Amino acid sequence: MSRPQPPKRATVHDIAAAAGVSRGTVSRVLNGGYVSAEARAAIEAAITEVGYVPNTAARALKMRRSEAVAFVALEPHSLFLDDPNIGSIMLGANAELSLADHQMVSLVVESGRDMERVARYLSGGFVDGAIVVSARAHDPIIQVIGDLRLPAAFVGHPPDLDGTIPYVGIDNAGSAREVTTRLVATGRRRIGMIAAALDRDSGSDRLAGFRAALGPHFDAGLVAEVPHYDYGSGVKGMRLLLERDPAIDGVFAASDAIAAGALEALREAGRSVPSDVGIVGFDDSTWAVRTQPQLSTVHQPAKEIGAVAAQLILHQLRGEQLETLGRLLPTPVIWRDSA
Amino acid sequence: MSRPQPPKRATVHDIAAAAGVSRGTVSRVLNGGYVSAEARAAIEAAITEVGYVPNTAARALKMRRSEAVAFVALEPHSLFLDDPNIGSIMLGANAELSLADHQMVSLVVESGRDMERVARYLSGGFVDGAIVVSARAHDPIIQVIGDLRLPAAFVGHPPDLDGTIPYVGIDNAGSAREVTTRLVATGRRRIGMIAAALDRDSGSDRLAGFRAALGPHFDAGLVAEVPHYDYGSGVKGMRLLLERDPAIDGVFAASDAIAAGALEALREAGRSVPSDVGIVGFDDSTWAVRTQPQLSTVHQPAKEIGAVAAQLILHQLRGEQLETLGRLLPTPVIWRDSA
DNA sequence: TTGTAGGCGTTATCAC
DNA sequence: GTGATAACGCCTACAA
Repeated sequence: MSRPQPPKRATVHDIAAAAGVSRGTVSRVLNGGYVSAEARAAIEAAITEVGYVPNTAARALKMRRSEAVAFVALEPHSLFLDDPNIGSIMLGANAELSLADHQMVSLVVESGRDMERVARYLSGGFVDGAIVVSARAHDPIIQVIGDLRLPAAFVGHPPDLDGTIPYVGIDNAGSAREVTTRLVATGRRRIGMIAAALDRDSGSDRLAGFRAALGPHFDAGLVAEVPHYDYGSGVKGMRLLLERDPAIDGVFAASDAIAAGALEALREAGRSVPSDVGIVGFDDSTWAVRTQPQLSTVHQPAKEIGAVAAQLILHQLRGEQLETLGRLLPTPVIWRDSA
Repeated sequence: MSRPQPPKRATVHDIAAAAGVSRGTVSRVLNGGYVSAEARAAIEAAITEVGYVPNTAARALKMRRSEAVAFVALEPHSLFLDDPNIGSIMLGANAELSLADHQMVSLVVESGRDMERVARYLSGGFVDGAIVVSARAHDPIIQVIGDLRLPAAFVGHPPDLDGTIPYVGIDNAGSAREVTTRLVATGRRRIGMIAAALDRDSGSDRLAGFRAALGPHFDAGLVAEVPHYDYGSGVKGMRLLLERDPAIDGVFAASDAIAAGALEALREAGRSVPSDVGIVGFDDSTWAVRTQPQLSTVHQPAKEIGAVAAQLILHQLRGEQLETLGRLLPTPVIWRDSA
């Protein structure tokens, strides 16, 4: 009971026979090389005749190049739901790879089983490189990529990232500091933070930036830690903060989704924004312009991040030397109405 | 100036040499077959010694099976932003394929260039089947899949879908009719609809269901057509409806995101929900529980849809006969506060 | 139980 | 210009 084979498709061999030439000649018209007009005509006729489609997997085996690049999304469950960045990064990477005629293939890792299978896939010759998104500290993918010696690019840089793998991201600490400083400048006195995903560099760096901005005024009691960058975490985090200090008058939320959740919690508690409490977010995602009031936030150039990650891969594929291992993209502060 | 090759990796040939046996024997310990204990030990030692990783692409060429299934997302630009279904469908499909040890690879099609490249990829032997999501009427992918004879499954069924390709979805017309009927039952008299994506089966079927529910009371003037299932379209659609008939007191929005936008437009216009206007959405997405008031809507089992699509592919791969070409999943109406 | 040999579909290197 | 021929890394009869 063997599994059924797909319908047999015409091969180079077949069209060679049909056109009365050798396989070599067929290969030459397919790729480009010296071939007589009449041979070319006969071959092209045969190609459309039998409906030939090249087996790119066989070519990949021979060429040792698949012209495909993996986009590995780690634990996307919570991300696809609340983080519009992933989608934009993905589309940005795809657009860039598309320009270079490379196929982007997205792989999702949600379990240990997925991780193993993806590792096999990455090492199996199906792809020439991999973009890795949202790795955590000590993520097994780091080891896998390192062992494989596969051209790679990380979006963000987990603290234990092997010092040889290129990455692209933003200056999370710097921009967190900047937006917090701006919040301070509006005259707030008791400023808290809803910090998320502290096991990711983005999460811990944003907290570090917040702390740096406040300097001696930093109060660890006014930091609510939540697991994810999502709305629900924002609601819970804000409730916690209000409980800890009812007099709180400023909040830095680690993401726009969190800020949106915080807004909801503040509404519940009867506080108005920005008059009672000023709040700033992070990402400049669609959330930011849909809340009431609209969010002051940090713009994250998600599409460009994806594009740069793709370029990082393409550079390696071309064997070019990378000027710098890491690239940080600018993140303008967008000031709206919530603070 | 040829492009650099990846580092040469050990092959079956190499470990055969290292272990002092033939390639056949190595292949047998890799896959399972009769092999003596000592040979096995020597080979396994050699494998860990040189760090052998199998070239699955070569295996795919030989076996005519890659154990990979494509997940093709058409025009995902607007979708990833506002449609949480795509993500859930994707994860549902991945979970199911993962159980069968198949690798899901997502491909994004945003341009004609993408379409061509993806078509080559699908026909090139890299995947054994394809799940296609969010195809429009007359979408070129339909032709491509048909010509390829690749095991496939559509999520939704474009009207011109070849009568041989399996699909999975929901009864858009039926559930639209049901939720509209329920809205009518709350005593609304002037009921409009914000209809979206009429070139997709989901869009046109929801409109058809709405129309059927209203019967003779259907008023084409109270249907606002918008392009996408997104928030911005909801805002615009609702403004249009209010302009056409200020006395409107009920609205069926083609998606939760649209309903959320409509809520915003109603707030602008000073109408309160549900007292002045009752509104129902569709999807039961995260939007539904984040709006104020929470949305009455139709639950869409996105994860299950993905799982079924995956099963449809796996069945074909096993050569099993499908009992039915199309499968429709149940969509309970969830009644909350917006109507 | 193990080795040998042929081929999956493609491209590259030679002679002719 | 073109046709053999040899790989790419793997699996699987078949023979030993």
